[in-house]
Amino acid sequence: MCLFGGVRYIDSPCPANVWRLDAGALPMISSMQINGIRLDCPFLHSLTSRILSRQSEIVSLVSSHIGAYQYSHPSHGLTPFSIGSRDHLSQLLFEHLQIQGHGPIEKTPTGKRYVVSEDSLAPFKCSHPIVPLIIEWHSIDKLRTTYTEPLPRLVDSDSRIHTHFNVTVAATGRLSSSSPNLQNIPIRTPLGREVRRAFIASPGCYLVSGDESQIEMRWAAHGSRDPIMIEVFNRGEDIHAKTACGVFGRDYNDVMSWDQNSEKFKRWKKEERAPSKNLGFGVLYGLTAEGLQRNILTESEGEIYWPVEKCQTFINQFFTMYPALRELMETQYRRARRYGMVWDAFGRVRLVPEAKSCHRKISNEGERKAGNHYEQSSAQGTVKLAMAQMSPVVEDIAKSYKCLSLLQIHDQLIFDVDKRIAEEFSMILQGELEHASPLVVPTLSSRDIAETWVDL
DNA sequence: CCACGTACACCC
DNA sequence: AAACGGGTGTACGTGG
Repeated sequence: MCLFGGVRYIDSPCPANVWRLDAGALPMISSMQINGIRLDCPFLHSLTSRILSRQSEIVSLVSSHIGAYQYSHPSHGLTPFSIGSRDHLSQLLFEHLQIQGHGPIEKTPTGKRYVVSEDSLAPFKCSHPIVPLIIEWHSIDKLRTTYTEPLPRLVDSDSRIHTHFNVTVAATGRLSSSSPNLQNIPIRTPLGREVRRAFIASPGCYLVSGDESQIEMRWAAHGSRDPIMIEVFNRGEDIHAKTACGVFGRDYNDVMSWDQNSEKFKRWKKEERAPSKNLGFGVLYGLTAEGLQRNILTESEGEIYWPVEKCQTFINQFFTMYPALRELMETQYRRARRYGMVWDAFGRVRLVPEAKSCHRKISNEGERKAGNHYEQSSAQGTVKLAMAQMSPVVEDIAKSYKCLSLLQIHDQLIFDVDKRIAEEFSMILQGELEHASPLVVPTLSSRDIAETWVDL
């Protein structure tokens, strides 16, 4: 079976095939770097101002609570308290104020001080009024110093911002983006998401995006030929909902018949589907029972405690449900131990020499890297094929309309397209994403059209 | 002043 | 006993 540019599926290391695959995507990668994406700088400046005034407000609130407290430096004596310093926070909260909460007080791996990350402080939110303020200060400080302040400084004379896509950095063949990194623009929190409002289409254009849906899971289904996974995707069912039903003993069709707006359904989604979704990702990443426990603990802000045994059972049930997936992963572990390498569906090799180590900790690390390579690397292959297919389409449309390739964010492609042709373009894009590399299951993708990135 | 490691936070 | 895959950027602290 031959795909675009002579690329084929091959279950053995094949650098020549990978070379063809990567070469096909390069023209579009190059265009993306040259084109750049238009940035609304005044908007980012206003975000910066909002953040700065809230930060100074928080600093005065905190000072009013801690009075004359000063940080006691190990060698420099008393120094003014700085809210940005983790050392200062550790001493203030856990030594000076000695706050207590319903969670453990952890030390950093080096044992130098207590952990003051947002995750670790969450169980102490109610212990002292300054704790939530400190968490808020740090979260908005991140947005300001990483996004709202630096980005406007990097635009060209057309107000466009150009990233570098590195093609030889990620071991799985993914692209990485730097100077600036446009693959980690915030989306999770409402304020963070606002940063996306600054990425806008050219005049007379829309941003058009195409998104591979569940592409790593579909590759897992393809590579393992797991009958249940294949059935789920063939029927167009929700894989995470299906997992939840299998693990918690419910009937899929029964759950799906519930009113989606009912409290019952929302509770099921939160308590059973969400953990199952985490489980699905986690399993692909070589999840351990302890890792899952930690994940659930932090995600519930210390409210839900699952014993390790329960987590292990939860993981085992996942593999009981999808037995062929376990076999695929064990094949990868075996290859990693035996050959010190694994490969994806296109023959892209990932070296994991540490998997051969006789130290369990080291070899487990190697196996975890190996375990995810097939899915992540093959998924990236799919997107690169779609980029290769789209290149001439973009070139052709660009003869009559404005049409620019902008960004690749792992399973998503973003373009800047004349409004008159955006709808048609998005249909073509969706088609290419869905048919660039056919699997034993359908490869669905979504498409979207909007004025700004936040609305995509 | 610079270089580096650590801790943390953001993304898929 | 046990840190779940792949990335980049920032601030802080230390040491040259």
